[in-house]
Amino acid sequence: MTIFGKFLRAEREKRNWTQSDFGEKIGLNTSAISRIENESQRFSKSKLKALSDLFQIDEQVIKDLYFADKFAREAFQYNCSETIFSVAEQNVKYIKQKKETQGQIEFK
Amino acid sequence: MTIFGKFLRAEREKRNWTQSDFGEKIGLNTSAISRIENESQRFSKSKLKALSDLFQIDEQVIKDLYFADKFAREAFQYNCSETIFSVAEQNVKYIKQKKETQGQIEFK
DNA sequence: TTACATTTGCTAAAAATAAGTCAAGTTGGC
DNA sequence: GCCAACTTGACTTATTTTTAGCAAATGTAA
Repeated sequence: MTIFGKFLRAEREKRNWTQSDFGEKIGLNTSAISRIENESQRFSKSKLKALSDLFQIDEQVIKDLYFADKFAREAFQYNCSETIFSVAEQNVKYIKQKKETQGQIEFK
Repeated sequence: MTIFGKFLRAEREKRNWTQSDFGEKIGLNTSAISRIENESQRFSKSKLKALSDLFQIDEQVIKDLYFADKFAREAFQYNCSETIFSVAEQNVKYIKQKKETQGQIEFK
């Protein structure tokens, strides 16, 4: 399951941790953990590294799950149309390519 | 061009407005407009409706451009992998479907 | 050079995020 | 029934990020 909260819950349960075990390790109380697992609160971006250390899961994987979830929620909340993610993908390509050609000397 | 700043600039120029003309209409000064057009500042979400009225462009279109841009920038900034948007798309589907089945009476 | 347009450095103000508190529930064993 | 684990509501507070105005700098065209 790629939903971030479900992912967290699954990983926590794999390790047989209660929410308060997990909360202690990551620095949150049980209300927060519960809300995060149930997707009514977001996990904090600044704790992603700590999470990847704690779970021993590659940070890129964690980050991708986190942002895919964030974007999905936002797109849903604001009723974006279905094309939005392919447009976003194009935009990333554009930005990357722009970044690359930047810094090159421009001749007029 | 689907990049939001470029889109704004193009629409403004179509109408032969200076940044300060546009700024006056939408409630921002030229600094803000400049930064928004150059993508070093984001257009404010709360002004999207006003923008759609001003440009006479369907709000859905404006919103989609806005969020596609936002997501792309964020994905780029945090170096998300390329798969992220298809995962996000799946997640939206999941959320929608979950929302639908919610509220239905559950029999055990 | 003058005038208008645009960009940028600095910064206060505003907004978004993050997370705690505390109380009042549920849920699922045993 | 009891207990521990979990959920949820209704806040409040703290922190971080972002916005956008001002003024100064730069660009640009006549």
